[in-house]
Amino acid sequence: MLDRDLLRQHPDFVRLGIGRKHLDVSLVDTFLAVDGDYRKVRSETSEAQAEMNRISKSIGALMGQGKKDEAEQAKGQTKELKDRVAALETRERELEQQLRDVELQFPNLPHESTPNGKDETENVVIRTWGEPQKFDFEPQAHWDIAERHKLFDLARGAKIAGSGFVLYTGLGAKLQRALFSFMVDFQSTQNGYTEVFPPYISNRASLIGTGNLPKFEDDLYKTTDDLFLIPTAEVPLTNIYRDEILDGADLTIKVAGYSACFRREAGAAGKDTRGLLRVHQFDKIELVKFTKPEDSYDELESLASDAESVLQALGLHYRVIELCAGDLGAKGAKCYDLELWAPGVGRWLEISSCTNFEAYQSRRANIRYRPAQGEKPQFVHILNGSGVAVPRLYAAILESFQQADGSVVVPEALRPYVGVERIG
RNA sequence: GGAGAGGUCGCAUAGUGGUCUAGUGCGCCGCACUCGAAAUGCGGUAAGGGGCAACUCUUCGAGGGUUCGAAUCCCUCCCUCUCCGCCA
Repeated sequence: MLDRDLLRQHPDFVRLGIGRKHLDVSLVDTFLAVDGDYRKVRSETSEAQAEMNRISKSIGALMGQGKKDEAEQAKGQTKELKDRVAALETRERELEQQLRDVELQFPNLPHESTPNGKDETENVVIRTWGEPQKFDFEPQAHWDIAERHKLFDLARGAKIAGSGFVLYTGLGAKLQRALFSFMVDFQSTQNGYTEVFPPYISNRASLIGTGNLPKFEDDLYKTTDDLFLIPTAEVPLTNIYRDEILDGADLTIKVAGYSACFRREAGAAGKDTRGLLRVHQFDKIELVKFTKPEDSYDELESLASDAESVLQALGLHYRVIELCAGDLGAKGAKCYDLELWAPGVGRWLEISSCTNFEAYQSRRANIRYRPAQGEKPQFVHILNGSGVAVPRLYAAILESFQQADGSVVVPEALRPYVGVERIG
């Protein structure tokens, strides 16, 4: 959602921004048309209501004075006005709903520092950390390593739930649990986030707040109660403060939470189907920040380095990509992707997106702060990033630390959690 | 799942059809008194929308209804609490 005043006063600026994302700019004209109608009807309604209130009040006064006849007479004269008010209110409600529908469809505008570009081929590599591992043998893909050591079982996962659901077993299950425990500990103790453990289910209001609804319902698992399994802890974490006014003195607020994530991956059939690269249920640590507008871009930089610090602690080779406007997606203003090198599959794997949404989500979720006592509430800026997603990290660890003898050395930071130095 | 009680402006409460433009207390802010503080007194203290403005509208958990008029009456839903049942 964008600022209404911005749309009214600077529609060309908005068109320019949406154009940079290569999205449909005609929304702006739709908005302006509906908004014009809405405001016209709104003031007509308001006037009619005021008139109605005056008459009602005077009837009340007459009744109080015992002038029953005059009161009855006044009642008789209200019918036409009452119908008019009802008609106007109905029309206003329709337009309000239309306006809301249009507003919810708006993408966010890219920040001025976000580079131009059409798609992922025009993203920019910002920095690279570490070196690709050297092997004096042919490194195996994680699914082969996992099979040898019975770390997870895709066939049985599919039998239990369906394809894309993973059954982790033995030391493989333990490694899975170790990874998210380690990362939650790391983010809360090293990087100063408040640990939270959220519900895995969210309602419509929460999903609208983050921007998953109304557009992306097909990507979500839905329960019979009109509740949804969360696609990411971003949803519950962001909605912690929905419809609240925060104290400016408390910002920046940083929360980190682990959750299972559920994605139907509608339309992704056939892509990355092997191993752990794309699954319907996975684990992820999510980092969310609520900031003052003036702080959000500094906080984006530190958010990215918070996500990176986990990878550094594990000794993995990764790079940071800045997304161009065309690849940014609808919600973001600026975004860094973290990609992990997986030597077995020979590819960079996206394991985190660190995004500044500015006030896009806070407008949808109505999350504000009061800069100082007596001042008007303003929308906070909201940022989030994975810190990080488990399955691709799991895959990269198996592939990066595999040995000639087929074993896998457990990174030192993980050993207290896994309990062994080596798998196999 | 069953029965009951509730949801009011930060908190606590009052309000069962008409100056409720929602009262009072606490908290908070300002002023006065004070060397200063406490106490006390006076004033202020929700959000959103429309309008250049004066002003006005909406919101008493949410939505609908009855009425000239709804915090108040009716219906549906959500949430909280108590008891019972079931249950990791």
